[in-house]
Amino acid sequence: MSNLNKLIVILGPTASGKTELALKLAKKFSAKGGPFSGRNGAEIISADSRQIFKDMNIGTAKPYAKNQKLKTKNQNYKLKTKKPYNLQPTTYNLVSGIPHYLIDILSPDEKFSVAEYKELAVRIIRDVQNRGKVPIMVGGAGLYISAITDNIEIPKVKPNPALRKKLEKTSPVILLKRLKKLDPNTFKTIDKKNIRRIIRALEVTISTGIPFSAQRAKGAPLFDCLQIGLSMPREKLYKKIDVRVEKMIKSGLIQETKKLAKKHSWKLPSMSGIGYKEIGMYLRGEITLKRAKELIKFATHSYARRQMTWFRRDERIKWVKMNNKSESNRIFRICKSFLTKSKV
RNA sequence: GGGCGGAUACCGAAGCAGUCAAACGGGGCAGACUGUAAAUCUGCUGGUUUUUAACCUUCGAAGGUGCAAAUCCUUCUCCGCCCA
Repeated sequence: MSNLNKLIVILGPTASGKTELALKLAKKFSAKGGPFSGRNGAEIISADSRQIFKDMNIGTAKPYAKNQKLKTKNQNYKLKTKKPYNLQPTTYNLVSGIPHYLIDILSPDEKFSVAEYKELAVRIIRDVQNRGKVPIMVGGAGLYISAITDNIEIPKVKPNPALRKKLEKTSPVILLKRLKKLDPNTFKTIDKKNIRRIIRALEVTISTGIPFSAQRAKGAPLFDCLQIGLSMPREKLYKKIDVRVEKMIKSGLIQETKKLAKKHSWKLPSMSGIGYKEIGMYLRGEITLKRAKELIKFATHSYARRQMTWFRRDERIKWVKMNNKSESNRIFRICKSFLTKSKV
């Protein structure tokens, strides 16, 4: 029992059906005469590093491809950060009317990070809770979810592009030597071949004077979380992924990518996402469309595997096998009993 | 019917007598992950065991040469191209 406010988290590998399930749950919570006295409805907070971006709809499998802003008046977040985030909830489903947050808040040429995600998500979750509604976090970005469920305290050192550029030009051997001297603890555990990580560790250590290893901490829990993981036999998941890729192409991924490419550089992190990257190669004439589709499928399989590796180590996750459509009822019951446990 | 070329592990592909259980790539499997995370990075991928090592079974099939063959010879099967 916890005296913290409750948060439901729906997670799982890509294409496991998170979006659809979350919407179903939210609708049930929002149904009139619902089982929750004092609560009235649920709202969805996305934990997806790519759906964050506007104009990337088909490739990121956003809830629905047709944007439709939900008209609400009570959302008025004023962030201390300088970036003009649009935190208005979005709904892609006219019928459901369930607000979705942290989708479409940035233009693809803007940078984003876990630290920012955490700040925004916590703020929104608290707001949803304060209004007496059930927050449902949905997504597959393990680090983003962990930032909330584990209250990861990310070193407050902003990316320093100039320093990074300089370090990128330095030989890895020298980088490692420097790290060994400045932060022997990180040196011991860090992946010696992952230059990107080494550079970040150095960036934090150099700019604060405090070793990176001394700055990675987990704070006290922020919420009482119920994490539900959607699982599926590997083969079946891969088939679903493959079918979805074909669907994306048919519903206009190529056109969407073309439009993005006109406005944005391929070097942007947002443009490195699965689907866009491969269609980019096709548009530049480097590979055939057939090959591009194949590459997207393989990359997505691999991504799903990485997600599973991440999630597997978290023993708090309650795994539900997504074998048939009645699962949503079962999950709803699990959520219900979690929510009706009163606070201590 | 005749002449070439090819058949290598899940797939593609190197190797063309010894240092070959066989490079490399893809796939697959496993793992890491604290401000780029759909990113970035690592390991394994014929079998068994006492797993930084040993043994067994593999390079279309069957025979052969040789101390030794995926590598050379013979026949056969299949595939591709060319001539009839």
